[in-house]
Amino acid sequence: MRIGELARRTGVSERSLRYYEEQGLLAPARTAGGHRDYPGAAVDRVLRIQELYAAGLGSRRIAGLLPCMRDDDGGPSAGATARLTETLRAERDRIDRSIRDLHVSRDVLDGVIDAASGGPGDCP
Amino acid sequence: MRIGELARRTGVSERSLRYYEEQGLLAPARTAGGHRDYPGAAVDRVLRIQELYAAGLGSRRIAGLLPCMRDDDGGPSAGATARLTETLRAERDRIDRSIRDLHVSRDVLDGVIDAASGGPGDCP
DNA sequence: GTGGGGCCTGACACCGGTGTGAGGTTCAAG
DNA sequence: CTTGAACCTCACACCGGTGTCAGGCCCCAC
Repeated sequence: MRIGELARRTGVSERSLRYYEEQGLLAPARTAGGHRDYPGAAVDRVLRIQELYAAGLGSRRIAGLLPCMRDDDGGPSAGATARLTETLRAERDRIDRSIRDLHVSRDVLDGVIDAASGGPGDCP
Repeated sequence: MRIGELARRTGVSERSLRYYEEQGLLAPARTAGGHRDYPGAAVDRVLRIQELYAAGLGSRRIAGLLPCMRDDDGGPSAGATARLTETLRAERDRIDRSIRDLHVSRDVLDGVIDAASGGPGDCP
């Protein structure tokens, strides 16, 4: 399928799809005229990429990870080495840390809210 | 005090202190020669700014918020209006949403890790 | 008055995914 | 063949707090 249809079916902009290719995440065939020609599996693959982006992984990490996953369900296309799983666990830890930091931030903000909401209302 | 001393006492770089001024978060006096001259309260104020940055607020929001807080303890310098507390609660909600998103991301990553860690180890 | 450390302004880089636009080519339907 | 939509590449901008450099001025102790 063409880039426009893929964009429509995934909700991802054409610009982003071209960027994914630039980053090595997609490798569509080309027509004689140079237009990108994606296989049907690209839809799942793009959704998977979005999932990983949403998890906070960067292009480089995703590029290293994708070859190890089936496009359709994200299952392992081959067993991962210890190094890969270690990387993933590190990402997981990073997310955990972010969550803890945000909890702290929320508490700070709660304190500010409590302090601010007492008075008579002079401050914009 | 001069910017160097303030930087040392807060652990914030001189660059950042100048940036805070640019954003309207600090307004130090100037010597005849143009050097910044901070009052002692600036130390607390800068720490407070850092606290709010850590909570994910941007300069603009902090600039709107600071006039409503005492420098030393962060208590209200005047009662906040409904609009301000509403803004703060919106920030709080934003953080909450981020936390929930990160939980989802972590679950996604856990799924990937589970799926990847089964096989014989072919994938880098 | 002079040396040297501290400070000044201004400017560019970074990160990384995305928006946007220019200017040109291809494709498919009429 | 023509037309118009879809597509191509290339390039710049954004966000926002911070690092860093260049070139020059201030301030204080000697």
